[in-house]
Amino acid sequence: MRISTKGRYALRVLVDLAEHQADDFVPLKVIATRQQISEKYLESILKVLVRNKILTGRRGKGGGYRLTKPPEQYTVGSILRLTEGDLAPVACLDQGADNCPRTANCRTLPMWRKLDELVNNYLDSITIADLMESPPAK
Amino acid sequence: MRISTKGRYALRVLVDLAEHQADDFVPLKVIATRQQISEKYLESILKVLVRNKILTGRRGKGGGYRLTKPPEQYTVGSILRLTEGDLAPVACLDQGADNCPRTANCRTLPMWRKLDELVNNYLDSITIADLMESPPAK
DNA sequence: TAATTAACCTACTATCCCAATATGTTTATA
DNA sequence: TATAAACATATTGGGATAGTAGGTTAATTA
Repeated sequence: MRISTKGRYALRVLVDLAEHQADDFVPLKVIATRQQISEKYLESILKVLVRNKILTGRRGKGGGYRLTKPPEQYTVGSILRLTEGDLAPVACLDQGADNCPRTANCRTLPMWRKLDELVNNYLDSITIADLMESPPAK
Repeated sequence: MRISTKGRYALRVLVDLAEHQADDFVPLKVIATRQQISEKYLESILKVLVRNKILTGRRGKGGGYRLTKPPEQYTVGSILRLTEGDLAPVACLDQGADNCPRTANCRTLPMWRKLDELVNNYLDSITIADLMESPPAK
């Protein structure tokens, strides 16, 4: 991490869908307009979410997207790890990172690990339902 | 943030200099060799640290770099904010970010703010002296 | 069954940032 | 005065981000 538009948009879409669960399937066009996000770009993001069973897509007239689970069952962390690939604060901690020869006596690595843990724990403690309840800042 | 080599290298150099305080001025070449970092690239990083009075540079034969303060007076956070420019987890929180019109009722902004606070507080709680004492991971 | 709607799929592009390199200039010491 | 070393400026290659563009498949509904 740093969280890019991909992750930020994904979260906003999930909150949007959660707030419109009554509408059954919501078309991409509607979400994009409501959230002011480019349709085509959003499409590429939702594709990932569908592939990972976060959303279901229904084709054809009357189709659109829908959550597969209730909002409180999605953690922010799990969504971001999907769209961002990795939340590690340094390259050294990326999955499949070639562990450098200095790992054994690196003075800073323990700190990065703790930071990584801190961030992930925080983001895993928040659900989409929490974001819905989040009071608008004044 | 995500922390790039710039910030990671800067921290490693400061720890290195802290561990060799007795040597007075340490030439770039020596640090670069010891830390296995490209000389020229490291130079550009140290320039920032000198400009911000983190280090003093002395020119000419017998010159090099030296800490301006004892190691326990540098927080990791302050160093990273210098070299990385900003530690904000999302662009929305960057300094001088054009605050988007949805700020007022953005469902996710409060979360990003808390995350930002969490990260900065953690990194500000660690000093270069702490990193020196950090036991090598086995 | 034909028109329409909307998801799905593949490929391409402009821009920015990271990480580094290259070349030179100034300053101090021995 | 030769040498060592910081300081300065410009350029480059690569990869990721943030999108565009155009076409294909599937489900409604008139």
